[in-house]
Amino acid sequence: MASRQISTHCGQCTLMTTHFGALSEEQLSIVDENRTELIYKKGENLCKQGAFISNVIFIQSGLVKLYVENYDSTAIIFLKSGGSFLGLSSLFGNGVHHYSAEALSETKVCNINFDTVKNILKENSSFGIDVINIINKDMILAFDRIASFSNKQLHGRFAELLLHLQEEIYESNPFRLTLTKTDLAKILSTSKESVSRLFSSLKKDEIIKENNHSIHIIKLDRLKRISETG
Amino acid sequence: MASRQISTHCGQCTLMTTHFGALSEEQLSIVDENRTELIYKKGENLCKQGAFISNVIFIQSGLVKLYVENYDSTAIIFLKSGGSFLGLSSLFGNGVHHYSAEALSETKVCNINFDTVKNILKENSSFGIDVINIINKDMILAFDRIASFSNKQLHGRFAELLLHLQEEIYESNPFRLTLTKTDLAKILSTSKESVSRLFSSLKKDEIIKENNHSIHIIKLDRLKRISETG
DNA sequence: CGCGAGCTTGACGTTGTTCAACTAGAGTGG
DNA sequence: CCACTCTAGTTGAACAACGTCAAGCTCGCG
Repeated sequence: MASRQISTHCGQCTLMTTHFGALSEEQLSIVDENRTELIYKKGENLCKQGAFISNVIFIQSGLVKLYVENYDSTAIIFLKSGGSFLGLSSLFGNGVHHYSAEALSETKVCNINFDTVKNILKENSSFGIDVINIINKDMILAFDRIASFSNKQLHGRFAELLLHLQEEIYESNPFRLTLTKTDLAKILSTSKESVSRLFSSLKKDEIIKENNHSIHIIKLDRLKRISETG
Repeated sequence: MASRQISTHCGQCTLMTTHFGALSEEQLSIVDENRTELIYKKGENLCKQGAFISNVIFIQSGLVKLYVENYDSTAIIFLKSGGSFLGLSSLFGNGVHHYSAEALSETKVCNINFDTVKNILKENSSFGIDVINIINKDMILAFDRIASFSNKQLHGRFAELLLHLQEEIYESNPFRLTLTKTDLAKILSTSKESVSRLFSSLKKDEIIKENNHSIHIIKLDRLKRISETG
């Protein structure tokens, strides 16, 4: 399992103060006393759908897939990288996680005690607004995903995913792909064979280049057009 | 456009007190003074994606489709009936609606002034928790939709939709379908022809009966199995 | 060296879309 | 009252998109 270690105080953590600007010095200290830092290795589970929640998970760095399971199939809902939270959307329901999360690369997180977060929410209404903001951003992402499934076919969704990886996840071009193509297949909910063919097709048209696991988007405008027109 | 009328006080409205239990008498009065009641006819727009938000919309009765538009295509995200809110998920972003909503049947709503809701949120942290709860329920629905698109094919999604209509929307069996089959097609993001064939297939197997616009689910267990196995 | 995981490619089958023709009912205007 | 039109729905046939199966490939690792 993940190994434990503690570093700086929450007050010094810019990720923390950016998202939770409403917290007072005192509340930041309370959070600081009720958290642990963990490092998950690739493949390890951060949380499990159906399990009781004991922590709000704040991802400091790394990459995580968030997925729901039913029966024998799974669907990847989001990828989450540094600066994201897990568990906020299960804050006040039946107290169980509504999704599972697994590290796709080495991932450093900060686990904040669930009751601590709840208590501060009851005291500090501005903090509630922060939380509403964070949840709403996820909601908009979810809406986009539904729209994407509805309106676009595979080529469009694949182009969209490549752009998302380049812009939001890896934030560089070329970027080194840490996900397997089977992972990409699950995000697009298609087969690994189709992903393979999609890559081949884009390489043939010289829209992207790929060597080793590094992907270079050459014709960004064409990829964007494919993404938009579906 | 919709005609205006005002009825009872918010404090007497059980729908209101159920969802916003955290509001004080005084705050209920403030809400009451800053709202209007409206009736939308079938086909009228309750809100429009990209427009500035001026109201949180509370649906008292009726049926609404909530959809996102991009380029020339639209995707229905949810159906919403009495007791639902529109606009909460756009509370603190860029101040514009992230979706459009259109009445599918005559719909009575209560428009609550946006700034009023925001102000109460800043004062009353328990109200923030109420709002988080409502948003999170939508989030879970959105996750289910994504999972459904990922894991199920058309027969499964259609069965799921019929069950949803029977259980959550119309709450009776048989039920009178107020949506057109073209509407159903857009929810499932398929063609009207496919919906027609899906109906024919279920009628042939005597899983449902249909006359006029009334639909009777006869073999509920078989429909559920189709829904689950996809 | 051999093994297995991840990947690629071709052949084929299934699912669902598109196009076209047709039917039924509702509204409209002469 | 009938003819006309418009929308919703149905059905068949051809077609495209995508999944599944099978075979072979590459690369890292013991």
